[in-house]
Amino acid sequence: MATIKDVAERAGVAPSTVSYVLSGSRRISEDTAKAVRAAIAELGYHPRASARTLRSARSEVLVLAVPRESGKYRAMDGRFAIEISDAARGHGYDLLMMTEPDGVDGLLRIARSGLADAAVLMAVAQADPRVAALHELGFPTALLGHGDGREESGVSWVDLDWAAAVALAVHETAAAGHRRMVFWASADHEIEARRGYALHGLAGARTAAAETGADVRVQPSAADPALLRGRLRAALMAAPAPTALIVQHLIPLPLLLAEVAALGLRVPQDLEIVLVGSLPDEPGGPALPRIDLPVGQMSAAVAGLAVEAIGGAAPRHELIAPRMAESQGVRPPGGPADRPAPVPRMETQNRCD
Amino acid sequence: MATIKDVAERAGVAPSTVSYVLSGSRRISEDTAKAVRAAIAELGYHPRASARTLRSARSEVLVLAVPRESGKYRAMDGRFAIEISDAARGHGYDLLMMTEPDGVDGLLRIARSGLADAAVLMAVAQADPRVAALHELGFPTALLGHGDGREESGVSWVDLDWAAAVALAVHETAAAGHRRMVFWASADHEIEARRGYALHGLAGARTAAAETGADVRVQPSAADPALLRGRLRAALMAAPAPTALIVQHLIPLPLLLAEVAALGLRVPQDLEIVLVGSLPDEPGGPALPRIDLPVGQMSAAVAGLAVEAIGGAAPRHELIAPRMAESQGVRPPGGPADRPAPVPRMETQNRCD
DNA sequence: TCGATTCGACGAACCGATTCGACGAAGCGC
DNA sequence: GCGCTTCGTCGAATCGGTTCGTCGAATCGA
Repeated sequence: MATIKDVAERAGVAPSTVSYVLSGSRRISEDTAKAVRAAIAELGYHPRASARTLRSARSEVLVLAVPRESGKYRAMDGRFAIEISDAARGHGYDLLMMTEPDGVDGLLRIARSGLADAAVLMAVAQADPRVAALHELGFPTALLGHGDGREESGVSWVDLDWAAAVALAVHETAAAGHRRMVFWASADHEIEARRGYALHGLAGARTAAAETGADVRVQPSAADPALLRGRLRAALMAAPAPTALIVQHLIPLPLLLAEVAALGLRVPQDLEIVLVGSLPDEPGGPALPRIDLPVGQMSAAVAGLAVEAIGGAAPRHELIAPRMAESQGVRPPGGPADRPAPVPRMETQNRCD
Repeated sequence: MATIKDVAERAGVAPSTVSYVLSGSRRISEDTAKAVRAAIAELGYHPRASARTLRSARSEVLVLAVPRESGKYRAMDGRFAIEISDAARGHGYDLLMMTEPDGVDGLLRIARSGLADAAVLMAVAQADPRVAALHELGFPTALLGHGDGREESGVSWVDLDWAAAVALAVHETAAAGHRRMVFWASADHEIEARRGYALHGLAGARTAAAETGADVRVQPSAADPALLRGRLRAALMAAPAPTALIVQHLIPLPLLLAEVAALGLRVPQDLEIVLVGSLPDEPGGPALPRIDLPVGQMSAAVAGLAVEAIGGAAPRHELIAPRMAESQGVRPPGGPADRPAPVPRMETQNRCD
């Protein structure tokens, strides 16, 4: 493996000159620069990251804390990881994955070893111990999600406004004429873990219920399919029957849809279903009214905030306003007057693999 | 930030002694070791990764090349990334994500900078340029997937035996009494990119067709939903009508199922559906006969092979034999005699969130 | 023509660990 | 009591870059 010394020798210059040609931090004559570049190309030279990092105290790496709860996997997490990696590269940073179950130890290890310059935390919870630990270390951090906004005032974050998103869904549903609806919230374990999106979603449902005067029954989801099925059945069969189901916990959506079908309920005539926080380009999902999770926007933002934090910028907070996807609005109780729809149609997507 | 020198000073020893206490590569008296450990704890010392790497030429990092085709996103990629990260940590390695669209440049940059000690490549294709480039560099590499097995003889890989998997599906389907079936292969662009799984799946279908004498029509899938729908409709409506559909391209599965329903076909009486491979998190997917993709096993294996390769071990190849999932066998044409099943039941999963 | 300024390149210190050779003290046999 | 080995520790070289101070040569104005 060629070193900067080899390049310098071949080009007939000092190692420092090679370094200056590469970094551009001092003027070097065009002739010399050309010779150096030729030597670099001939030797296939690439600077050793460790040497550069050792001297400059910059690794050009971000570490991403991926949530990992006992074997559970959320499709969103992988998607975010990939998009954040793309965004980080756009800033000249590589992305290291940190998937240790309890992220605190792993993050401290990475932070104190200097392997990364900043951390990006996913699935932030209220009073998240990772935030406190990194803050104590003075380690640049950006959060994907937020808790109650107080303990994170010293740290940058970006989040979909989940409270507003659920509230928007309730308002739109009420505006379409629905008076009784079920809000299918995050799962028990997410609420217990005090994940920001779970708590904010619940708060948004309560606020919007009060504002619209609609009858909104809040029902947490469950990880266990049997339990989930039982709760859903109870919620939908209650009298008077709800005419709309607003779903934040999307992972078991196929199961929800199947159960709705098994109960003999037609969508949307007997029951309208509104999704909150769906991935924007899932091929072949049913064409339901929904509020998309802006994965690309959030990923780009959080990577940018992490890079800013490395530069010592003051913390910033981005709360993204929810928007209804344009493809499909909430349909009134009894379904649209113009066409029967016994089977939900599948929509087209340009991003399906 | 404390350095090894600070620790040495506080403990009243030489820096080298601290290093030996940490690495254990020389005997140090228990008294001295205790003093050093105390100093480390008091100062919150952690060795700088860059200094260690510079000296030892080992970064303890693997780089994972995640396939990235022009904005397309495959749900399984994130799942594999997370599981491989877990497996790598089990060997003491961290995982760096490489998501640049054309992986070759990015991989070479990481490899030559010494940021990682080995590479793991996903979605390997026949004559994959990444394999050749890394091999030329002498960079330790392990592949998830394989091409035709010739050009990769110098590199370790692990793969599900896709040919055997599809063949098994055809055999089981034929054994259940089906004589006419459609094999729904990988999408056009995957076949054009000569991805190993796509080509091997096609080969397995042809072999098994000859072996069983069944009428197996091979139909590649498509990324475009309209195109896909048209092909599916043509394949299912052809005379004589097929009684089974074997699906390798699972990503648009909801769309496939909806189209089958829209054609008025009942599963399994009119059309049995057999799945080859898995989706990342499908709690509540329909209980169809399937051959699972062993994600955990493959991830652990590929991480292990990469670590082995760093140690200079000879390349090894693991071809995993396919197994039918136990939950549900292939049902005969006309459906099971004992019970009608107008709506496919949803199955339970222990891995659902 | 001479002193002041600018330009381009060099040399050496430095970042923080690892690791090898060396060395003093203690333990051993005779 | 003397030489030899063993044990525990130290000091210094080393990995490969970056960066600051310096210095000779060229350029400039008076």
